[in-house]
Amino acid sequence: MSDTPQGPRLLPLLDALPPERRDAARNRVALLQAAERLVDHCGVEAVTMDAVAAEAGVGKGTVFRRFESREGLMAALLNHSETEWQAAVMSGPPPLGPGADPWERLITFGHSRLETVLHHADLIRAAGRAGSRSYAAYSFSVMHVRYLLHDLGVTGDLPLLAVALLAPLEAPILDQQVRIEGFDVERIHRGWVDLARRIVGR
Amino acid sequence: MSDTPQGPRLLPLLDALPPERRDAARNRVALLQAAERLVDHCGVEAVTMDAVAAEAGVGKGTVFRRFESREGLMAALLNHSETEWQAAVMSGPPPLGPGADPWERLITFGHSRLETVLHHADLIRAAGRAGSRSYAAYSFSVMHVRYLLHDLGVTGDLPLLAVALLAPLEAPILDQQVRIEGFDVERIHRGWVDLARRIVGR
DNA sequence: CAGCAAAACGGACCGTGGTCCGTTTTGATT
DNA sequence: AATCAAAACGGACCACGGTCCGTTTTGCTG
Repeated sequence: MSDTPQGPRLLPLLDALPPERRDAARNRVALLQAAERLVDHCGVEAVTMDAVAAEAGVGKGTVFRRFESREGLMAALLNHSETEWQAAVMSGPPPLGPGADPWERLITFGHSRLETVLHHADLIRAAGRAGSRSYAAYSFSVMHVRYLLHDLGVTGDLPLLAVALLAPLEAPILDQQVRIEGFDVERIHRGWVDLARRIVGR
Repeated sequence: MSDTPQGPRLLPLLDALPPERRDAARNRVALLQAAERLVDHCGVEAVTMDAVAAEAGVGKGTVFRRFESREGLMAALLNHSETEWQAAVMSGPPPLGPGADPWERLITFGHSRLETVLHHADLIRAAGRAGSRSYAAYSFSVMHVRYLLHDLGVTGDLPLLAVALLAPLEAPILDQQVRIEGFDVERIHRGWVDLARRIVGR
């Protein structure tokens, strides 16, 4: 909710680009708050661009200028929770955060990601390409898993192996398995651990 | 292009539900042909419901009655090529079709799937949920891989392992890797073979 | 062939995402 | 304080997906 226009920047590193005008900043937070209010009041479906504009008391054009598109707005919304999660992974308590051994961290990571994705499934879907992919969550996760695999002494094309581990946790696949085929979440998690075991080579 | 209203039915098995009226059938093929013409003439983007209706010389309502939605129409379009591919896998020449040993079939399958998905990337994307998932391609692929894994003597939760093998070949992931991160297709394939090796345990 | 009910047709109509451009706000400069 | 250019604003406007309902076609039945 306090993102800068350029998205989450964990190390601010004094931006070179011109700052935001005050009205622009004011409207950004008004819009995000309005959108959030709409989301957990009427569901993601109800978050219509006109509705958000009205709820925030601004013109429709403003919404698009700030967030590019509906997907962009959804991505911004997603970013809020994603950033918290990211912080938990990078600097929270073990075994998700640093401190535990890499294998335990990996398993915990998988479980946590699974839950998070399922929890935000509809928001992720609404965010489309602007969401998990091309942005925060995705590249961060790849980086993190890649790092854990390295720590575990895995050899091979690490970026690709990381993606292989992450792909079955993507929203569309999970959606299909849980909502349509009715798989138990617990079973999916066990399956993922098995996959990790095979990839890591234990 | 010659799909029945219920989609591809490889064994016709004398449908119990009432047949299609002649005008309906005529319009279905007219619409599919019109859509196909538009696709490879102006690209998927240009396939607007109004445009298809106009091109086929029917009313817009008819398009929706036949295909439910734009995604449904795209899925129907996809189905054409998917069905051919499916046939090649099930009864074409080895090593993709039956005859080769399971490992070789699996590798060939991966390669073929990779190419196919990339080739139809935009159509798949336009088909959304109605496309690969919940339909022909997806469940067929899972089934096939599951079967090959079984043949290879792999033990464990086979449906889940099959999904793990298929997930990295899904369109959004491939799109990201190839179009955005600029990975070489050859590299992705090598990575997939490595993944298969680890899962199968060679 | 006439009559009829069911099914299909077609296009007017609506909501929503997205664009455009004339008007207003902001903040730097004198 | 007065001025001004850059940036932001807002809402009219457009295109496209999707629905609805009065009209037409189909193919049965007598």
